[in-house]
Amino acid sequence: MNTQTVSLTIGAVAKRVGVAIDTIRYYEREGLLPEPLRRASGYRSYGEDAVAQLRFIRRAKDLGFTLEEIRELLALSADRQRGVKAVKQRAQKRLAAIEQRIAELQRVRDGLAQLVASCPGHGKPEECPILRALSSEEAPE
Amino acid sequence: MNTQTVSLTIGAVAKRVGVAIDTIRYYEREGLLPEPLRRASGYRSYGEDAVAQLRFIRRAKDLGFTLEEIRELLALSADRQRGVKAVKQRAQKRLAAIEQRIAELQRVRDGLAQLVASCPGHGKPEECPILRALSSEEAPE
DNA sequence: CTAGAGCCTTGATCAAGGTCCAGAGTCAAG
DNA sequence: CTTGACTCTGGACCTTGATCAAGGCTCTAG
Repeated sequence: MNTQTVSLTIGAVAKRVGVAIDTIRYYEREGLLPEPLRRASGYRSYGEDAVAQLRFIRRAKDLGFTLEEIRELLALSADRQRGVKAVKQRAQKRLAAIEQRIAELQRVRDGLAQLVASCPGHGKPEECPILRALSSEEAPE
Repeated sequence: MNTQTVSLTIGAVAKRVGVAIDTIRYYEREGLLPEPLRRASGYRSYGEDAVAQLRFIRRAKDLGFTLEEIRELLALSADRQRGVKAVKQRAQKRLAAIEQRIAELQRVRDGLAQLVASCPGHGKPEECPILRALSSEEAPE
């Protein structure tokens, strides 16, 4: 419903979604956006569906999907048979990856926090626990 | 104490620290490692201090410092006046950045987890909450 | 001495995700 | 009609952190 009732220039689309014009053309080249209709002048002409798809891409990117994964998601979302199942699986995979990344960062944070806490903030460089930990012989815990 | 008592080839250093030879030369070019002595043949000749500095770099990188930040840390660690104080400050900054990144990722995870939970895993694509959320008009919560 | 492993330099290439530029055509307001 | 903003294409360039290749020395064990 309501497809192509309006015709937006690339600049208008960019402004609506909050993305650079060059980025839209880049996504088109990369196959993330379909080739739009063209006016007689050669200007790209977009409808609301293109705006929605571009939003989809940005949202997914914000969720940490790579452009490659987004390409897949887009293909899946068009597959009426196995689409939903596969989409859910991708999302679960992504979720697991994010959780792993959080866990990693928490380890890093804990290590760094400990160093910061144990450093008095003055004195000789040789006695700074941060510098010592960084160059010590053994891997830090 | 104990400076330059041994002479290691670049390959030996690489093996000890667990880093590629090319990476060592790269760090040298980037000013993260000092230019080493050379044998008559032109071969780079490293002492234990270079090994320690290379370890420093790898540790710092594992803590999420960029090479640029590491360059700074190295400069600071050589500054006997304000070194320790500044090093601690950098570490605190890094810590704050990591914590912010963790918080961001947690928001993302929560959003994604909610979507995954609400998707039945089958049915029409138009009814899949994941796909709907990705292309909806408004920014998702 | 010779083979094979190691090292040298310079410069290209990679991945990801854009960003920018020149030069030319187009659109809309006044 | 003019002016300024917009868009077109093709291709170059950017960042980060490496990695690899080519062609040519050097080192060490046998």
